[in-house]
Amino acid sequence: MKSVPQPTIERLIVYYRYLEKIAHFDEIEVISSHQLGQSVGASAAKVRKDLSYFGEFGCKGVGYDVKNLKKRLGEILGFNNIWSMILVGTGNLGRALVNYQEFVRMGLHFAGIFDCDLSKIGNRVGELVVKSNHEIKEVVQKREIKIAVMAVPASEAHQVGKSLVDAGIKAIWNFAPVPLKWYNLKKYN
Amino acid sequence: MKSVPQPTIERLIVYYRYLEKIAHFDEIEVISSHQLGQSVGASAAKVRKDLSYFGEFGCKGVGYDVKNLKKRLGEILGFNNIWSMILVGTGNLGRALVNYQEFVRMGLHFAGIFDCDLSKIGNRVGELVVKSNHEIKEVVQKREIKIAVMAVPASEAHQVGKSLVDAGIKAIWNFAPVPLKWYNLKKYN
DNA sequence: TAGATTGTTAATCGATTAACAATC
DNA sequence: TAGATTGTTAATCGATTAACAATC
Repeated sequence: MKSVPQPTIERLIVYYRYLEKIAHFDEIEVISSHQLGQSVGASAAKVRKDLSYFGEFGCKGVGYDVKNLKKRLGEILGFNNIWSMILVGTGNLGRALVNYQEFVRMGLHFAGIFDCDLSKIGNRVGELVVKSNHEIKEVVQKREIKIAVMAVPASEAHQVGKSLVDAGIKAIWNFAPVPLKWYNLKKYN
Repeated sequence: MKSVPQPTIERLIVYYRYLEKIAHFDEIEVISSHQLGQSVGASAAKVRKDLSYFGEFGCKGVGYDVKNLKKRLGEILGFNNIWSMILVGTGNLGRALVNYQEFVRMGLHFAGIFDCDLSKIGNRVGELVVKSNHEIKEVVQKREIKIAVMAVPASEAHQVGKSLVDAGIKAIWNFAPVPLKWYNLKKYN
């Protein structure tokens, strides 16, 4: 039982989204690793390798059945279930995330929201009331929550992240700003 | 002139933020690679290796001068200048980012905001008016903008990203939700 | 000086890519 | 069958880690 590389997991999500997007078009029933890779910016070999960690989903000489692959990836990623998450940080960004449609599409919803700022505790955001960060562990364990969304200042991200893992959180979605790719930055001399 | 690994760049930002946080405390004048790494979740070797791509900033047997290292990292990352960025995507998330204090702290501000949704074009967000995605290239080139923030639906991220690079953007900050780390996901069999 | 810590090299680890047998 | 494409292996590439000489 070898663990799956983190980049693979992230790409699986990207593949899933693309398949979701094209599954509506009935004329596209089958997609090759080359086409899928091309569409999301990965090589065909990478697509096949990524999928191979979880089983065999394709048909040699043919490709992958779009609807089936979408379903299987959804199962692997847990997007077919409804998952509860918590939100930590209820600033501008955090409050926007409570209403973020991307999460809804993935079957994710917020079961609790937290802040360390006393002036925010007790406020309402949508249907939820902001609780103190100190209550995170209790809520996570009682409700068996596995996923957390972080929207705290970057300087607090590491510390909050550690406490989330300590509370039993298995996946953290981080919205502290980190650049996707800083192109062309070369070694100075 | 070898290029610097992407993970190194991302950690440099994390180091910078930590140094910024502790630079206010006058009693902390010097920090070792071990202490800095410990504080942000990296090994001492990683810290030293990361810094070594850009020069020699420390003092053997002593460590790194906090204020100096912060200044040097700020120069490398360009945080000492004011940078103009554009925002693509003016949904809940995008609008929240316009007022996001994290950007201000890094010397970043928005010089233009864009959306592909006709019903949003012409709307005001703060002091800015939403323009069409079709105008991105023109604005980027005229104002020599290097940085873009993406807050579009995940399904559009790849496509928008490509057009940004095509327009001349050098760094993209992506706010489409991708998990930082999906812990403990093991190979299925 | 003795202890501490850097900067750098070489070894290790892990992810990506290329190539190809299997097979639809 | 011939062409296409998978799943997998082995080779390559790149990042991390360990170790240590240099030196404050």
